[in-house]
Amino acid sequence: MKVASYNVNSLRARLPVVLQWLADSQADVLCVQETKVQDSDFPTGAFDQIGYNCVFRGQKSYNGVAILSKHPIEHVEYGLPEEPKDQARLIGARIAGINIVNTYVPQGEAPDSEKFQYKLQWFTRLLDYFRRSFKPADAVLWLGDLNVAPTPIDVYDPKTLLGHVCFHPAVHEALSHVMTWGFVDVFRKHCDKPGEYTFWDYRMPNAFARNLGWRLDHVMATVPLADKSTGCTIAKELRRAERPSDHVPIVADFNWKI
DNA sequence: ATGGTCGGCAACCGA
Repeated sequence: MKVASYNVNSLRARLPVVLQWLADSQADVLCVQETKVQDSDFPTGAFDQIGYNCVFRGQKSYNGVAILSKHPIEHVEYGLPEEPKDQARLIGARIAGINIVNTYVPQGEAPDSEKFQYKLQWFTRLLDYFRRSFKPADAVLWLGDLNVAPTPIDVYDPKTLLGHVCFHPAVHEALSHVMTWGFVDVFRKHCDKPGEYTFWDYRMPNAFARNLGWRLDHVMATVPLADKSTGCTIAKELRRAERPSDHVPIVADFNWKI
């Protein structure tokens, strides 16, 4: 079972890249974020043609999440349960007996902004959602653009970047609380190398060539599922595609019968 | 070296 997460930065702009990558990788499930497309305009036909089911929740211009799957998608849920609703940041479903939660965590703008408080609260609300919905002994996969680089080896310059909204003590604390509920960082189970990133800022000159990046996209699994993971890789080659996203996919393999 | 990112969407906003 191959499961991946990819912040596409507009699904319609990235459609050729996504379709080609699915054909090449034969991923069973792809969770996408920042689809930037309203539900009425979602390109379902393109995925139908290559044998992928899709569920999605989007809005105009910003945010938007979707799950693409070769296998039937069951028990679909949209958004965190309570107010304030932002349904276009979370989509959950069950596929082949695995509970998949795909999130686009708020970026947080600046540490002194309202949006940063909202980001911190979002993690708290997500933890409540996990507590209410599942047990740590269940097969749960939490994937997405979490907008957190968890440790100093996950950013290109930890000294300078400390305090950034994606590399901030309060955010590390917030992520840690959710992880403590029962998640394993599947990438770090398989690789302890520094400098393995999933995001390089468009605005930074030659960021990819200089590897000035961040590891913001994650596959987190509960212990019973993490025990069955056989590998986790970052599809860096997609950053060299024509019209690449600023993010690349992270891909995890599980020894899991479908 | 006097420029230097994308995408959505129609003027700027968000990342």
